[in-house]
Amino acid sequence: MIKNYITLLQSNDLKATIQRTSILKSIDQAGHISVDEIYEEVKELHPTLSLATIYKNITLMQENNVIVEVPINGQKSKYELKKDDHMHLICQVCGTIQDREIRPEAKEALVVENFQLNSSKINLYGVCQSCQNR
Amino acid sequence: MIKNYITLLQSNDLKATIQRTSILKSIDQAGHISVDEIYEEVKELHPTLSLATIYKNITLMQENNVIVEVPINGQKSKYELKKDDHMHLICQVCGTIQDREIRPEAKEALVVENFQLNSSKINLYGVCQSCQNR
DNA sequence: ATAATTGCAAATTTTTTGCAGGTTC
DNA sequence: GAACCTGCAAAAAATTTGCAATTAT
Repeated sequence: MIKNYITLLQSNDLKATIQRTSILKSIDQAGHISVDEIYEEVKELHPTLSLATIYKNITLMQENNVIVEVPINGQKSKYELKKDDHMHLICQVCGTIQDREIRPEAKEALVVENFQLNSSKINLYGVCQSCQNR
Repeated sequence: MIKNYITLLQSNDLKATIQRTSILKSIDQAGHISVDEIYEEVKELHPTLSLATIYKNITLMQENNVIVEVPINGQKSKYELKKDDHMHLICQVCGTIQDREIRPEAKEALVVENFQLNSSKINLYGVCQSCQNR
């Protein structure tokens, strides 16, 4: 969990408005969260914050490398703070998403001839531990 | 490229309508294709085929394991025929998607403790060979 | 013959846009 | 003070639904 959303925004050329810090906080706390879920959360504290503002800022923050889209099979995309390379474990029972390091061996084994790789998106779908124990 | 969409449908408990075989053919030929693109293609031959029918069938064919959604950052989802495990090379310049085998070493290196893995979705974003040569 | 499927139009949901007033730096 | 942001309402785009007519098996 990050503390300083103001600095995060400003160091990426975005003005630090209350709306933006609230959205970032919501994303950071949840880990991975959709537009609707952000709206539900954020409107507790800021009832006037509009969905349009969330959409505009989601786009802007992606362009400015503050957040990243996480598209998921069968669901609306979620968003996360930009962070180091990692993969997602997506539980098909409870829907939670966990981050995991991508082991160096995996990165090596994914290298492809004749393709200039920029980023790897790895999502593993299955059943998380707590859902297995039920 | 598959020849027999009728058998494919019937062996998955779906009636073989012209609409469905047309949609499947369009997906198969394109490799990866969005709902809109399917609509554009299919309406050449079947001008009355409606978007509603495409949506209904995309859902149905996913449920019956005939096709698979491919969610992509910053774009509408595409769909592909269900096939053996593979990963996607997504060109950020021209947008094309290529299939590639996932090497066994990569599969091993992706195994995670305490997670019952059902399927791995791997998308590599970068620049394809022909876009590098320009 | 039966149950399922289609196409249309309408409804719903999701996302985008324009602009007046307010805010950040 | 200038440039940028927000919130609203309205528009546009995407997806779903209900139902009468048609089609697959």
